[in-house]
Amino acid sequence: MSQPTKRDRILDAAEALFAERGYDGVTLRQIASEAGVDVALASYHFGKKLDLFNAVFERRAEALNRSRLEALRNVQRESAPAFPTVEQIIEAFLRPLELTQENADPGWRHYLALIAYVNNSTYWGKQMMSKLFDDLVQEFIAALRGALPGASDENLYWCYHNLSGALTLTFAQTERIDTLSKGKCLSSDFQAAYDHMIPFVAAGFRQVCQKN
Amino acid sequence: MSQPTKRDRILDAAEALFAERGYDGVTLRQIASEAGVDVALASYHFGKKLDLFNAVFERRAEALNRSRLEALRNVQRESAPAFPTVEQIIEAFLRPLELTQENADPGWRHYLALIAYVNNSTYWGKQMMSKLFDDLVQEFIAALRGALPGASDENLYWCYHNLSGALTLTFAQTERIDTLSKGKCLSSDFQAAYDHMIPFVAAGFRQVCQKN
DNA sequence: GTCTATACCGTGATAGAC
DNA sequence: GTCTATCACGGTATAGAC
Repeated sequence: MSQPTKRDRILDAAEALFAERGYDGVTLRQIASEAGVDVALASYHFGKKLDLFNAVFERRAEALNRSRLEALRNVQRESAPAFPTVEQIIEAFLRPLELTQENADPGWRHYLALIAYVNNSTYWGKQMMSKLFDDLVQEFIAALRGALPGASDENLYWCYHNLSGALTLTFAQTERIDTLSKGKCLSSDFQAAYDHMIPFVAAGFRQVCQKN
Repeated sequence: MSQPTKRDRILDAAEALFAERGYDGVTLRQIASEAGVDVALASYHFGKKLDLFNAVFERRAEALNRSRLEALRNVQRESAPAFPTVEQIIEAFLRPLELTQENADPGWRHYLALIAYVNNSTYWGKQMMSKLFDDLVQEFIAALRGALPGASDENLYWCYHNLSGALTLTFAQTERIDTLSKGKCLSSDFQAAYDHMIPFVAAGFRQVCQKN
């Protein structure tokens, strides 16, 4: 278990800072300072500021997609030859994210907050999210199509949109729910968030997609 | 129907630009240029950049809260002495936002995108959203408590959290769903978004809050 | 009171020297 | 890999025109 390289420290610092303040709210000097390296080293390793931003965003995407796809394949295998239920599919979409909580590495938390920033950004949202996550999302939509026979694409995609919004607001950990609920709910409690989100979203999908 | 004042043009330009690029992604010079005024005029009217940001965010909040509260009072009056249903309450929360679509003023659209930016921001989210919208949200939660007897606060607030996330992602109009659905859904189509969101969210509330 | 022109000075990203 | 220089751009203050 060796020290992370300077290159990794730059990525970690950039991840945390971009997640909190957004792309434009952070300077390369802040990132370098946080990482304990010289300003120019970021340029040396990653080129332009935008390239560093993309590198941060892409770093954990593959691992995230892999664990989610694996979770989906698992429930599909378990339920075969029948299709998995809506709950099982949503569960497979969300539960792998809990690893980010138990894991000692706080970088995952920052990464999820960064996804929240990007997903809800008029400017970044479309291109960055689609490029990294649409293939995986289509896998889950396909699975949901199996669990909800006769559902129209339009209904499925709007339902996924609702799921995506609820999920990424959770990622952002704004602590607004802490205030609103007078401490009864904590935005740091992903476990509670998912426990409530899974039945909520599953019921929503059923209601909208099983109108027949 | 006279021309808007320069002061209003600054607010309009700031609203549009902040919504698209966030607080740090916009310069006062861009705002002034977009508004067709001198840079210093923004400082003259609003003081610091942060004060302008707050002025933009607060400008339409009261009108928005008022129309939503009015819609809530209407369904409460219509259903009295019984409580309005979950659907009616969610409807009252969402439908007033459609005005922003029919309305010729594109500023409302930008304003909603700005709410999306703020609500999902780790940095801005808590304070700015709570200050302007928590009182209204508590009114709606109280109404939902009537429609869902026995629901715990914890369940109600997490359900509202899911609603809030789905709604603000819609506000952001990122066009991601356009790509994902291959054009079958359009993020500019608020009407379709709400048509799918209302039954989705209402079913979610019932599922989570009526477990008994 | 409303508005413009301009100046100030810190800070930013980036390139090039070492 | 690191240090330094460059040069444009940022927010903001001020002076004065209308």
